Amino acid sequence: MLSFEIPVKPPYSFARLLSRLKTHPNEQLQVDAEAGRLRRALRVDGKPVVVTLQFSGGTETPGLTVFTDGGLTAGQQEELVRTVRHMTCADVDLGPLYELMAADQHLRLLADSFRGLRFLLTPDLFQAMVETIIAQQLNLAFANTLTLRLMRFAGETVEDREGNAHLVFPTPEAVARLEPEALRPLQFSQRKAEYIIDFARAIVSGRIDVKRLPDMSDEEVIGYLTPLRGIGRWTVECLLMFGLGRPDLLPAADIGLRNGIRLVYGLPDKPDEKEIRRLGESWAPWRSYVTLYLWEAMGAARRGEAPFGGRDKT
DNA sequence: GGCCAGGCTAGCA
DNA sequence: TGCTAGCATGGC
Repeated sequence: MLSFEIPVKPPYSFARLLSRLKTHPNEQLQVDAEAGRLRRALRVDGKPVVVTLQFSGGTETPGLTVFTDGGLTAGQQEELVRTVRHMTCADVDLGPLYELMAADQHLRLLADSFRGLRFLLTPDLFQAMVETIIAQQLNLAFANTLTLRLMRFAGETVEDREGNAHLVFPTPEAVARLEPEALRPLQFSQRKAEYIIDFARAIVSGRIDVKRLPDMSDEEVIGYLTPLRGIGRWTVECLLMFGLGRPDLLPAADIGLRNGIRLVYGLPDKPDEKEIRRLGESWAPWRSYVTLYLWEAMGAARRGEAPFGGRDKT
């Protein structure tokens, strides 16, 4: 057993993260809300490892203890620390975000309600991309079902010390070996199956190198990936947000964001892409986080929570 | 039963 | 460059 401490820049709200996970179920995550614990399998240097994150220290002095099984080299341990810090956005200073949100009466309400909420990133960029392709144009519940089916079909499992099995997302190699027809019984559309398998094959063939992405600018990543069939701007924006943790993306075409803005600003109709880009100019360089909070306003409304719990859910 | 989903492509003007 | 039909199926 190996454990180490990670400092987290306050505010970090584990409770808010758990609320979000209620409307964004993730079969890879095992949550113990009472203990403030999160467990999942992830790959370190390609090797599946079960990691437990224990949150502590309260809202204003948050800390994070990471437990994992032994058997990691020093280099792998270092990579694991980096991965967990990145995944939890532990080093992000939200102060400037809240200053910015306080200047807008609608956003101020969200900043107060969701204080300490951060992204929980998907460290496997192949997984982040495939999950996003799956989510194109589908409701989140069904998208989640499809992702789970793909993991069971092509992924693997790893056991923790207590013998519980954890799903690990399939590798590009495993997906590249599939044919689209194999995913049809899982209720993937023909085209969605092709997009996902094509992307996996692009990685395996070396045409796409995801290891290069962290060193690219947002626009460079968009230019690098959107030529691939089935991958549009929205999809890469989501990859940049949920996979790479980039703070200033505005997925202006996103239906959830459009609904969130309508809800929070009390608009009669969903704003179009142009209006959103104009509105979002004042959110730079934190547009990803404002987007997260606007999405979360929708999530809170669906769950019947404040600040929008009592209102029309459309 | 109909409209909506955290879109994208291809075809057309 | 800009518009639109078609995709494909669950959720509500």
